[in-house]
Amino acid sequence: MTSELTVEERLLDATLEVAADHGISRLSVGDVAKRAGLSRQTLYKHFASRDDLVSRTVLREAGRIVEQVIAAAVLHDDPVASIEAAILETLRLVRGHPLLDRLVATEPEVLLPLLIGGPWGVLGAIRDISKQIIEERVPGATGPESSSAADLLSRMLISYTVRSPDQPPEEVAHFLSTAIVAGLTTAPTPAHR
Amino acid sequence: MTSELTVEERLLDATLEVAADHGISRLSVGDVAKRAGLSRQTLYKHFASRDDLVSRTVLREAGRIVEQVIAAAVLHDDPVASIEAAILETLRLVRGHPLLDRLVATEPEVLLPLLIGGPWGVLGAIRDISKQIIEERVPGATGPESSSAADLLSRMLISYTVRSPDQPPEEVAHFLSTAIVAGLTTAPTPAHR
DNA sequence: AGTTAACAACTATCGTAAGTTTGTCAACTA
DNA sequence: TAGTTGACAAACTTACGATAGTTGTTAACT
Repeated sequence: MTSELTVEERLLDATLEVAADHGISRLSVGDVAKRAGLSRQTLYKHFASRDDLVSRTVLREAGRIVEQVIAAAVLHDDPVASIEAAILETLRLVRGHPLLDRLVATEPEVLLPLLIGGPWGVLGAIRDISKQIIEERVPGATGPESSSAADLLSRMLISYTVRSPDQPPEEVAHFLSTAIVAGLTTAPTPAHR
Repeated sequence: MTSELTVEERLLDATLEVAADHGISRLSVGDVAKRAGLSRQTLYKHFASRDDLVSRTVLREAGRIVEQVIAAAVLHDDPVASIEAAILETLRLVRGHPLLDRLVATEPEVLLPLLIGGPWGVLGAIRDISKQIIEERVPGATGPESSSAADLLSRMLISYTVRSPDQPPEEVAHFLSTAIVAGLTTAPTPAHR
């Protein structure tokens, strides 16, 4: 009877553990395979390269967080309450995250590209999902405005990830969600120029 | 007749030039003194250490930007227009900034601590000034709420500095200023728990 | 679908020597 | 007083060759 996890999941789990222990720049493919109880060559059947392994691990981790954030958001009907819950959940999940903490503290030069790097980076992914949540939850939020709102929300979440808020999370989450919703319902898109 | 600049100003100017050319980690105190046309020992009469020299250069540069941003903000009476102008001016000044561009591209591990490092970092400084601007310009903005708004504004400005917006600056500035002002006038501070 | 073995190319680490840079002296000059 | 040069130990960086480890690939095997 095989384990209940797929091989890829086991490898991604192992990558996460090794990265949290030794950092990303010191992570070796051999270490990851060993920790997963698989051979190096099996790993290369599933991942194109070391970089592929690392970025898919980071994206899966971001995806896991996003799933839980969405789960927290859909508990509420009121737009402000919903977005507020999403922000609070993000702050909760990110505080004390082993990989994230290590990267912020010791490998910012690795973290920054992963976060802000083009459309494949975490910022791009979170922005897309933020836009979805916003358009679902806030009545009347349309294209360009919900894009601006999603950009605002995703940048703030990344910012809190890199430097946690000084004020209590509840205050932060409440103000930000209020501002986003109020911005959406107020902003008379100016046909600027 | 001596130059019109003080010795400290000349040294800070020289530091900025050397940093833009060679980066901060490769910056030597000797190079800076040479470029300023002064001796290394004179430099040590004015700055306690290499770190002191660098962080005071960065803070002066941030201060210069802030000055121009405030000048742009005070041209408007309307709160939204005022904050919008401040954001636009920041985006304009930051685009193509020689030192900033170099740090984002090649020395993020040096830049991050300078930006987010405690109260003496750029984020802390910008937040204080944002709070001032907001309390001056937005009628009825009080303590905790204007703190939240200032935190939001300063984090977004830093975020745009590290990764410039994908949408047109006008759109970004308008939405953000609207959201901040709307958040301030809407948010019924909830006596949370 | 997984395994081990072997391989060239590349990258990292180590030790050590040589060279810079830092931060602090003291003595000197306009 | 505000600047200069020269000297100095401690710390840090660079260069370099030897060594070891890692990557990505291919091949034969269960």
